Amino acid sequence: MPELPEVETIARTLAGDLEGAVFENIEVRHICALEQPPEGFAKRLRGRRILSVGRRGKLLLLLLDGGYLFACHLRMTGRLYVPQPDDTPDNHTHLVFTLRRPDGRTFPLFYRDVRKFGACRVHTPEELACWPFYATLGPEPLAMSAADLAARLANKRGRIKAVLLDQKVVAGLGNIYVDEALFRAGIRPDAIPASLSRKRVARLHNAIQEVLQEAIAGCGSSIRDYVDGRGNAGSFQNSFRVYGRAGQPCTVCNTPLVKATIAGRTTVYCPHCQQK
DNA sequence: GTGGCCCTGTGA
DNA sequence: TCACAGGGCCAC
Repeated sequence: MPELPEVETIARTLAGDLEGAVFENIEVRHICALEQPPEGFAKRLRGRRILSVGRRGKLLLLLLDGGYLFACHLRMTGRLYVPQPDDTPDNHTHLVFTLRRPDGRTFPLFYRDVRKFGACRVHTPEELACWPFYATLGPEPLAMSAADLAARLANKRGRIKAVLLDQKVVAGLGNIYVDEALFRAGIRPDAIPASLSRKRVARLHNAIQEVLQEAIAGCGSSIRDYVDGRGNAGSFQNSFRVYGRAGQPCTVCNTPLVKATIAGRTTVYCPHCQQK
């Protein structure tokens, strides 16, 4: 579900509530939500203060005192949020945390995941570095230069869409924003990276940064499940130019947008505006 | 590389 | 009833 803009929005909206708060209680209602034994998970969290809330790629990260890191990958339907008073845990609420603010008041934090693909873990930095997914994450797209991107694409086989979805190449892009960035860059999703001119890679780099920044400004995209750290939906789904618009006219040239499958994912593009 | 799989819900 | 869904991993 959440790609970089959604995770960034979750981190920003959680920060105000979570930073400075202490994990007082951890209720594990379903162990599917954990990548490690529940006892160790709870033991490591209990009594620990949250220093900051951030992310790396699509991974949500809470920096804790004692050098521990709470890492949460929401995958497709995961949510980590501070519930409204009338929101009670249901069958999909797998973790219920109780946090204590510096002023002594307590509040709940829910981890909910309908499809159970997501998971949380608490690690030391050394342990985190041993986690292959984390250790091999590519650069942050918003902190990457056009030359960085060009260098990363230079010797890649396969189609550009599949390459951009690879978190080892760039961290944080998913199905929505790859399609949107390729449209803005005028590049067909089945183009071969090595065949792209320097100029077109620069245009792609610009398109990636532009679409991610706009999506963050819009607080992410809510198709069905995504909500931020306070349970609110995003708005960038209203600005999609290709994602979910197969068969509809291109916003630029009116040509009907085409649907294809690339890297096992539904892909939408304009056969006129986007070229190999 | 591609396809299947993990899992549940939704909409055609 | 079936196809499909913001992801990532593993076996062909």
